[in-house]
Amino acid sequence: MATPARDVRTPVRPRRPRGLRTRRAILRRAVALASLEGLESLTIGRLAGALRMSKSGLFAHFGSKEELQYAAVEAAGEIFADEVIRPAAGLTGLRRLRVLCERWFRYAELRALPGGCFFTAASLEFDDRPGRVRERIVELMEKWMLRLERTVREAQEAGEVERGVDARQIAFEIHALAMGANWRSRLFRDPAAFRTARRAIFGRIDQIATAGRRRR
Amino acid sequence: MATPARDVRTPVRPRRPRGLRTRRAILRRAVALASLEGLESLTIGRLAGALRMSKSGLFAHFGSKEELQYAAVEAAGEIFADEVIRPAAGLTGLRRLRVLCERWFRYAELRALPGGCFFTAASLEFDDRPGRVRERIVELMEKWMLRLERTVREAQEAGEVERGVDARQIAFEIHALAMGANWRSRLFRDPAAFRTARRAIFGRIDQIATAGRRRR
DNA sequence: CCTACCGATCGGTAGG
DNA sequence: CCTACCGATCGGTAGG
Repeated sequence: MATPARDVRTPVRPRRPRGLRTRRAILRRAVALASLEGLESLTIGRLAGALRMSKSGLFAHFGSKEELQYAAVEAAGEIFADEVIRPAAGLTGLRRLRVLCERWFRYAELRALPGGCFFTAASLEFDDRPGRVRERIVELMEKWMLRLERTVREAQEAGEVERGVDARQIAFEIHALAMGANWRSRLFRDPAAFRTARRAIFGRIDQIATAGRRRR
Repeated sequence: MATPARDVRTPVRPRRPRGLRTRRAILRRAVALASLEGLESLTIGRLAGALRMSKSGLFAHFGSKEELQYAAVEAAGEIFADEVIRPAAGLTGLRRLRVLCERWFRYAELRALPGGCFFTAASLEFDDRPGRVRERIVELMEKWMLRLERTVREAQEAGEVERGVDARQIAFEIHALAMGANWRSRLFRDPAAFRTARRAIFGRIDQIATAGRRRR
């Protein structure tokens, strides 16, 4: 099959295709809105209005509301990876665990999204709604929990964490305390929420560390 | 002003007025549905359908959707009081703290509502929606957090908890770990969630207790 | 990417 | 407590 010859006026390195740029702009706004109002309250009409597009123009990018929600979860996962996972990529052991936690706090403290942690809200909103959106949220949260657990276990194998510690248990505790910070911060508009949660989490990490406490 | 004479056939102890009984039946169903799908997704039409009533018949009890939501929060608060607060009413100190926690777990483990803890879901759903419903959720959650805090402080004054412990900090940690159990249980359908959270919470209480650990 | 439209459902009202 | 209805908005489609 012959491919059609390129028009000479087409730039050699083509700009990102228009459709993709629009799609990304839509999703950025969708994730921000969903962090505030929830994934289900994010209606196509209001999202289109906020972007000054027609409903059908926006709709054409996704084909269904469920696909829009799914794509928003995926986009939120990318933000989470950029803000939390990747900054800890080169590290290991307890240092890595502490950086993951600290980056999570930065991510949740209004720096990334206006409504706080997207997944805290979305996973409680969708925990009883069957479908692809829920399944994708479950996958991403499972990955995050396993990442925490694995990091604790690696620190343990490196001798930084006491032998008897249950890595899965610690992963649960860290995540629960982090979500609790998001909850208290958003519900009570309490700026002390993240300070309290940092104390709890870093205190817990110090407890399980070998060679006494307060080592950093 | 003369009150009209009672009809002789009216029973001496009058049955609960019909309207009130219907209202309670509506709210029981509303709280159950809201625990599953959220307070906002609870529409008047579907709630009426589930109760085999007309929309307007149901609507007449509340006057607006916001009033229905407010009344549902109030009804959920009553369930919470019955299931969690009152069983610990006669107790003090660490015993009281442990019973409050254990009753919370029983309340959240599907015993009271099909969707788990109503307030965990509702407080994250409404944390960014202004209005009376949010304000009432805030009040009830504040009351609960202060109750936990006060209980820790009383245990401290009774010498059951170490002097240096920050009661407010412990209240936060307990509540965060409990919410985490609800989150993990609902999202992953993980029956181990509550066992893990119990370990975390009762372990933490043992840590702050005077006279060594494992005292019960 | 748009205008113009669909049937269904939303919260809420009139009138009984 | 009901039937019958309102305008607005929902997700989605036709056709360009």
